[in-house]
Amino acid sequence: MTRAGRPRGFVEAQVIGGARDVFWLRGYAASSLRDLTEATGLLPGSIYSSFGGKRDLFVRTLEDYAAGARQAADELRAAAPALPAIRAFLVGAVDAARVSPGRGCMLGNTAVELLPEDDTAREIVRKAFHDLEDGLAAALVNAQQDGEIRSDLDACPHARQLLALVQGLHVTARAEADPHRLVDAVDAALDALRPIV
Amino acid sequence: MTRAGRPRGFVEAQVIGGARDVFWLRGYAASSLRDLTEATGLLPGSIYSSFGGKRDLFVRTLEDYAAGARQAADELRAAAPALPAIRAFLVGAVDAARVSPGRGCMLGNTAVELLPEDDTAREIVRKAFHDLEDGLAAALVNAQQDGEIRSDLDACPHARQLLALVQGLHVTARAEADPHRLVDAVDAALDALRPIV
DNA sequence: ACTGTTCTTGATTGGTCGGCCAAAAATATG
DNA sequence: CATATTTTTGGCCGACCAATCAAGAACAGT
Repeated sequence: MTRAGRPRGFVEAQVIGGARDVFWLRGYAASSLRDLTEATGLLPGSIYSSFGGKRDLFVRTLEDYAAGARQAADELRAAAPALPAIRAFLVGAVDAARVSPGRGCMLGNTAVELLPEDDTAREIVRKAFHDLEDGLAAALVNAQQDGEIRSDLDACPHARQLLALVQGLHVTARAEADPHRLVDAVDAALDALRPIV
Repeated sequence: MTRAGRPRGFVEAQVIGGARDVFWLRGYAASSLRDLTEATGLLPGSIYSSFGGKRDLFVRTLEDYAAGARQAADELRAAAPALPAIRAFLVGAVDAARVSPGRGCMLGNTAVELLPEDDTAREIVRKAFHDLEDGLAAALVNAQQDGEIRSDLDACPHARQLLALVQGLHVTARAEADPHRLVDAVDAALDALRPIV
């Protein structure tokens, strides 16, 4: 086996990361090849020959982001105590809007921008949402076992509620200047789950 | 004062409505002037001379949509009994995703697509979100007075929670095939507010 | 019928887009 | 060094975009 040829001048993970930040901030359609070349250091020809074009590069970055979401779900599942971890996950959406305005969650952004017509992206987002929902459900069960929340509640639908809540926080945070109001909303949602004293 | 001149060949409300449906479905950037001419019956020149261009037409449609949201908020405020009206408002997001896939809420869509850089749109969305939040808070107070939900909860942060929840439902519904799972999430959120028997 | 005004028409314009390609550059191997 | 292989380079292409504008059309008033 000959192993000849010019070596690649880039680290793939860095290119994916740079492109992901562009798509994350601007969305798919509004990200031009020029934006991508500036963010990755690659020229259009290299993007085309190495990844197959803008669309394929986007799918790669979305998969990269979804892998991060799965990791967050695993951390939720393993966290102890569970309730503070759930709260940190929700408040994280509010903090992200403050630290990095205009980005939100790339899964939700993709769902809003191009999910009716794009089956590939839909499947990635659907699976990532399910991973997060499962992680939240496991954390809720752990919290129930530790007496942090009411044990008479069904964990699965509440996990779906919290997933929708965190996606909604990413959306409303874009128009809400005061982060405290959103943290209050998080605490309201979690207080309603606590046992009555 | 002379009132001469060729009469307009369109009804403004119909044009706004047609353009709103295009922007609602595709978003701002992905809506081409061609889409708009087909949906409104106007040609590019008329759009330009009558509304000032794509951007101004979008702002008009967004204001139209925001007016509908304010009306929904008023109906929430006046509804009796209040809790079923709140539930219907939330379930409406799930039903909308089933009946009209890929549209979601135009306020949330706009927030996700272009709010960092667009102050005009941000203000419209921010105000509409506040209207909805106020309507939800009033409905929650009414529900508390009627004993439908716990009276020890603070209505305002819970209204913000429900606003984020409904926006999140619009997002997650785009990737979730089964509406029942989302209705269960709505009921989970509302059950947690009910008084303990 | 004539004039002034307003609206509509549809082609044009300048610009940007994603995709593509041929040549140059950079390596490993013989 | 010579060759084969792979990557990079940077400009080019047709397509589409929003915006514009000059000419035509449809009215009210005189």
